[in-house]
Amino acid sequence: MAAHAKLKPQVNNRRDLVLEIAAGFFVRKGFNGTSIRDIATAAGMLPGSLYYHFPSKEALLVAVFEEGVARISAAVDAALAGCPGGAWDRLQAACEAHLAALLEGSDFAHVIVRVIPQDAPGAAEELVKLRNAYETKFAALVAALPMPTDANPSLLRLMLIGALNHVPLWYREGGETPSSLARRFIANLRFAQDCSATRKEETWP
Amino acid sequence: MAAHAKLKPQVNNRRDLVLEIAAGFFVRKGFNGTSIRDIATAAGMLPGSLYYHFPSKEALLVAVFEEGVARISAAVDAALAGCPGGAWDRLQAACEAHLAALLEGSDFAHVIVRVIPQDAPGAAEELVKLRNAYETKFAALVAALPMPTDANPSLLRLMLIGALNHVPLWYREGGETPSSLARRFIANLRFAQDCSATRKEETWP
DNA sequence: CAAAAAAACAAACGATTGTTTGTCTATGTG
DNA sequence: CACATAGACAAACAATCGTTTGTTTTTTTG
Repeated sequence: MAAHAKLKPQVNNRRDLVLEIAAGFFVRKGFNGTSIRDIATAAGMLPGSLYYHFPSKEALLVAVFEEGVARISAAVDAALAGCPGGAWDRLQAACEAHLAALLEGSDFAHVIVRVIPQDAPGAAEELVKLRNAYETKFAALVAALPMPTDANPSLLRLMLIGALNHVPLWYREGGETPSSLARRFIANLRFAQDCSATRKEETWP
Repeated sequence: MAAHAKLKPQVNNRRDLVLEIAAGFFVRKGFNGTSIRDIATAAGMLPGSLYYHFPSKEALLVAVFEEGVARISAAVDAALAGCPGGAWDRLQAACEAHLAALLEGSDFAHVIVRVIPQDAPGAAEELVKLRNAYETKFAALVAALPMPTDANPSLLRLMLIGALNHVPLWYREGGETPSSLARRFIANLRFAQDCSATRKEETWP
């Protein structure tokens, strides 16, 4: 690293603090239930000061979304890196990381599930793009599964993601861990595909 | 019925129109993304006039929720009435009715999935109560399933409801019908439980 | 240390929010 | 007809919204 390589790293700006606080509010009160003043006050600054860091409230949401997608993507990638197993094992590892990020990670990942594009029409297009970029990972993982020929891979993916993203609405700490929940979800689907494949092709080992 | 039995029936008030328009806005813009003026204008009246029918915006949401729960409950009950089949068949029929109500029915049923209690703190308790009253039906249907002893019925229910309620976020008309989707969802879970039970108890017929 | 850039303050802008109040007009009843 | 009630209008209320502007403070840099 050159001597003048301090292009961006620097010590943390207040910008990062604002992002984190905004994520918390967006998760707990929703995008339209959160005001610029809520965020500014919690960050110990005045409403107008936020506009030095972000040109608009929707741009702030996009920035939070980007960070959320980056974090949950990194968590899933890390889990997959140490998982040389079969296709089902890899999908399970991804689901465990996904759920852990949603329930135990920072609020960033949670935002991309709590806030939907319709909540911020001006940013909707970009939010969808970010979300899709992440979910592509799951499409690849599902595509690698051995499945009966009449099954619909993308439907299995949507079903799984729906079940996973619904968890934050009922999850209570102290019960089953996120990983345990993810494993159960996969188990509920895995045997189904195996059995179905068997019935179709009559090749049970 | 006595001669003066006109306690409530009457011809439809404008109240019903307001409820329907509110449901539409709540579904498309969210609760906090919808203003009293949005609803009033669409109903052809002035903002203040809504307060003759409903004491507050949150009370209006509760009324919409009640109608939504009533309608989707009726749809599921009707489907179950003509379904004397096994436990899995009955659960499938309920899911078909649930999904059809969400995707093809009025906006009322959709609201109870789109708006979450956190969006209206003052009404949260009541919204949760209404939602739970409905989901109890599914708990009963799942409890009737033949499942391996180590399986978690309520987890299966939550997984299924999560998958179903996620559909409105990606559903596009012209593809598979709501009923078809529900059947596929159930198929994905059904064989899983069957196979798992078999492995556990070694009693495959 | 001096100049420049970054970051926050202070104060307000117009617009919109949910809601209230008082008045008016239908409609049906005795 | 007289009258009561239902239902909507008209107008405003204080509060809060996202945002802008000009200035001041803090930090970095040459």
